Amino acid sequence: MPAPKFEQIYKQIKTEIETGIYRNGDYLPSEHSLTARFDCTRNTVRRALAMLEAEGYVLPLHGRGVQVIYIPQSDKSLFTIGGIESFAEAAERNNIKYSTKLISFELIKADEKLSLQTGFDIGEELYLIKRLRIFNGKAIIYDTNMFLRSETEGLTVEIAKQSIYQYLERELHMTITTSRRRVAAEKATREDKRYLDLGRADFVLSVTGQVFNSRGIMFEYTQSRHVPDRVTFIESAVRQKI
Amino acid sequence: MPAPKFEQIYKQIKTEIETGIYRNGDYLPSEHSLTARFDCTRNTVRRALAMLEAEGYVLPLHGRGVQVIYIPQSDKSLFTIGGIESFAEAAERNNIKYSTKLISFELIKADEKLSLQTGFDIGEELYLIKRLRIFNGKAIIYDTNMFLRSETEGLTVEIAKQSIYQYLERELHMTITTSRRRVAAEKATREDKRYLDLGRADFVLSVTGQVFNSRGIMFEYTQSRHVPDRVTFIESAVRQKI
DNA sequence: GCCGATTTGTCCGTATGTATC
DNA sequence: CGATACATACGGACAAATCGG
Repeated sequence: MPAPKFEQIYKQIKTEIETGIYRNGDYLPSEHSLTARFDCTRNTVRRALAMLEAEGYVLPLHGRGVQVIYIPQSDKSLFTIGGIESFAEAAERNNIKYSTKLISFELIKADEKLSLQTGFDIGEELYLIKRLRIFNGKAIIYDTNMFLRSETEGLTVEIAKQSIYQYLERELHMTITTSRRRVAAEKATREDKRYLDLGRADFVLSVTGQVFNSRGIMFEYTQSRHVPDRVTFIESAVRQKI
Repeated sequence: MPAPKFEQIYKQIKTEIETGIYRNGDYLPSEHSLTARFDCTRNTVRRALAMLEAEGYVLPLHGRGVQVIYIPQSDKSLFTIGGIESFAEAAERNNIKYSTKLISFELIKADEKLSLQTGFDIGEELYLIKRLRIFNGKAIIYDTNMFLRSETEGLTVEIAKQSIYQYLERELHMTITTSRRRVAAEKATREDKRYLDLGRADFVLSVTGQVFNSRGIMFEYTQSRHVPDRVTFIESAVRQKI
């Protein structure tokens, strides 16, 4: 089963924008000619363009054409978060070497307070895993993950020391489909100060999220506490027409 | 010209989810029956559902149905940022009274450094406007806006004291279409400390963004520095199928 | 395990409207 | 005004996943 056509087109055009074949301010070829180029209908081309629009690569202008608004970012921060990525994937994309230190690995039950915070049902068994992410000898991310036991059976300390997502995807054949993220700046806790290399900062950038699998079950609640100035969080938004 | 059909459907279903007619874990009626209900084709229904998916309200499950994954957030923070909103709109949505204090209003020219930071061309004339947002007597947001003069002619101190977006949309008939945002936690500067009611915190949540109008011109660069713990930034993401 | 009904996923082709040039 | 380009919407075909009998 090959990748869907609209996705191939999306990736192709995205690559052409990123490599500078189409530059900021340029217009893409018209939908009509893209239709000819990719041998498909306008609907399919438009779907690919909609994805590029959602990611802030292009801006369709009624009656004129589809303008490229991609400005390559000279990003100084270590991490760029956007979309769904595991830590390992982000590190790879950012071309960074890292190591992971397992702080703790427990099996707990969700009480009422935790249920309210995370969205897990009361009484559910959860793996509570805390890990430290280390770059160049500096601890810059403190991850707390809670996995629904019933969906992630077989999780071990050994796996937690490596990549949990790799285990879920390759061994359990789980597909991660969607997540919701919240970003907030928070005062550093005692735990943060103990584990993270905060330097003179006494605050962290906290990213929490719920992750769903392809069966529609929320199987993970995650909180990442980042040393500030090392992370940027990027989104692009399209204004609702009123 | 009425609102497009797919948008009406999107809003209707969204409201029904938010008011609890469909609850977390429920399945929406099938696309087929929604087609009947809204008297349109499946394509149109699917477009509305795609919007709800992108916002993290629902999760379509192949062969099963469209599951609601909306968990009402008991949000303690004052502001919830997501999508494109002016400050005034966000305040209204969050049902909050506020006032604005104009700090400065200048006309400047973009130099090389500023050009690199903002994306404006070197030599462009910009309105540089700094404003303070105040709630219940506390200054919690420090806004710095740069508007391209050629696109926002007629901007005055008086307008800056009110809502600039209202002026742009109602008077200049400008349409804001898309924006890209970056979120980062940063150490408070002397300016932050001077103007913001930071309490014991010595850091801010910085949100920067570029805003485009419907002619494809980036006419605004904006930076908002928020008192932490008052803001949450929410996004939902859908994982790329690999 | 198979089969058929249901449901979502992809894609096609077409028609009409609207903005720009 | 006509040509071009994007926007919305219709209707239909087939594929793929799920579920119940």
